[in-house]
Amino acid sequence: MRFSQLLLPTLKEDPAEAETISHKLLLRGGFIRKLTAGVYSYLPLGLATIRKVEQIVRAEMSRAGAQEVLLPMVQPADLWRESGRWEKYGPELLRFKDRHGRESCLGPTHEEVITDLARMNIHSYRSLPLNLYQIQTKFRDEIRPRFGLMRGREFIMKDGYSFDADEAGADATYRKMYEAYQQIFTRCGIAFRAVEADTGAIGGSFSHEFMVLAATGEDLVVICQHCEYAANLERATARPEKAANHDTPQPSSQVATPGQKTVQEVGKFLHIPAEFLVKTMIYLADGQPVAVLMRGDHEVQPVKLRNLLGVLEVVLADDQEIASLTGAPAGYLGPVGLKIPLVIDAVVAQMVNFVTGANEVDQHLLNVNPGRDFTPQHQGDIRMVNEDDLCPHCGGKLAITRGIEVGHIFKLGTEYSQALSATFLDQHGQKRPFIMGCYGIGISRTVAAAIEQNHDRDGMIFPMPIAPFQVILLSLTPKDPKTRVEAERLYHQLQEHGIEVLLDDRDERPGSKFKDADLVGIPIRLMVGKRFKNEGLLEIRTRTDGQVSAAAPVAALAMIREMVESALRSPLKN
RNA sequence: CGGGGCGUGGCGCAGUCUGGUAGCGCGCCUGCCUUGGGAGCAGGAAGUCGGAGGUUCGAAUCCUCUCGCCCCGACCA
Repeated sequence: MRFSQLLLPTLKEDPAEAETISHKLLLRGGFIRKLTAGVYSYLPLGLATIRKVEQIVRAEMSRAGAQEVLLPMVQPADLWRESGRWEKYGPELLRFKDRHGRESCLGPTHEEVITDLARMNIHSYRSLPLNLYQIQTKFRDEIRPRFGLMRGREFIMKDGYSFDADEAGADATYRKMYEAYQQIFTRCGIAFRAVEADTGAIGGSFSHEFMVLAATGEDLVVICQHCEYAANLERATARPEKAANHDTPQPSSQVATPGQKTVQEVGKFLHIPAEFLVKTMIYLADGQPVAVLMRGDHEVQPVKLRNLLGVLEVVLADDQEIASLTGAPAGYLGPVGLKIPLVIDAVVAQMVNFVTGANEVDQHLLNVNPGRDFTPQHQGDIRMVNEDDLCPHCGGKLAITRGIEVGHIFKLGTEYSQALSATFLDQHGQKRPFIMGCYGIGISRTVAAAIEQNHDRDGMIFPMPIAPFQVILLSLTPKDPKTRVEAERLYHQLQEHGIEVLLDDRDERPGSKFKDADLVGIPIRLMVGKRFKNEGLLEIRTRTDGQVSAAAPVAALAMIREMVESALRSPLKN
């Protein structure tokens, strides 16, 4: 491609609308342009990068045995009613009516459509397993789209769905996908971590998020500094700090704590450390009140609470609701005598003789004990891990870091196949629902994440495998016939060798060409200029480290071929 | 949805408080000149000041409504 003919509107200044690095650079580099909030056009360089990621995904999905399809974006409401998600999905699902008044939606994801496809066409265990994927534009009406390609409303996603006849097969498919994802992100040249997103109840871990570690990430990730353990903060667990307290339960008593409301205030007032206090919080779980007991210095992890209770939504009650449910204001709540269901964190269940509110203004209770003074209805790990906690696997130190979720794999089980009656006949002629899995990759987000991770003051720095071009060839003195002809010759020769090259043939001064070349992050810069005119030498500069080497044309070509090939060589086994 | 901010040539901004001929830098076009890190000179095109209504002799500026965009938040007793 010739720069002079390419739609590549680079900007000298940061656009006012962009805050994060990838957003600024994508706009400045002429990769994308915004149409409206969270909706972008991909210009040639942006699309080239997207395509690179897509091709890696296609190759690895194909190698893992998945087949590509393309599913409809417009979907009928009835299908979503069947799965129950027409009601559950919320305002993120963009709904509309067509000219006949039929209710429809834009697909934010495709479980319903794919399950329908399977139930209509797969009837026998002999057709299983089946693994299908597509690369498609999705629409989710996000509350707050932001950061350019990082969280758009419209975005490009690879989503895959698998159908297996039995659990063992489904687990094997899951493992295959896990490995394919490792391979994909490794090949994209970005540093990532596979993170447990769902452990626990069933035993194994059946959901992983693939996170690009970057300071601008929207998710918090807990990683162990010694072993491979990594988990989303929503799911992360910690090793219990110490053995249960074996003190003998003491008789409970009430104590006046005038004006002392927070854990800190009460602890200070009574000279008792926060870890001997238990705070009581009133939540509405799908509208039903529950009281949640948490150690004073711990915090509730709402997702864990939601899962423990098996509800869709938990919200904190407001002051008025608290008063009417407990008869006491926030700050003086406790489990003793409460009429609403009690949820107790696993840590609190082990505690003896702790302090709680008395459900009376300016009063707290000492030496409260579970079982004796109150009986919890629910018990489980509902606390948020913090940085002082220890790894549940190896006891190493945990760290909390930010990550960008670029992939997510999930074992669905029979949730959708049952809802939609998607069944097959097994060896014994028995009707059984498909065991499903789903596997997503945010293609456009992966590009943003790669930039967040790889950039410097001058612009983007693309890893070779996803760079829009492999080489940018600068014709620095285009008015000089000798260099111009050589630039043309190199341009064609590189192309003949299968190298993706962008020729900057513009009538611009060298400085502008250098700036643009740096900005768009093409890994190798080949320069033909005065040095060629005088000494017959070309210069090669690598974007990563700025190293410059000079060589005669033949040697330069060989060098470039070697650089490109070695950068593309798969770092993993084949 | 709550809070904050911003809409002025393609881009980045000043002008708004205190109403009186719409400005600057970059970019764009023409010519000259220049060519190794976003050159210089000369000339030029380009703006319904987001939109509607109002106040006024007069509105980018004041008032009302409205649309769009950006940021923060949407949990800790």
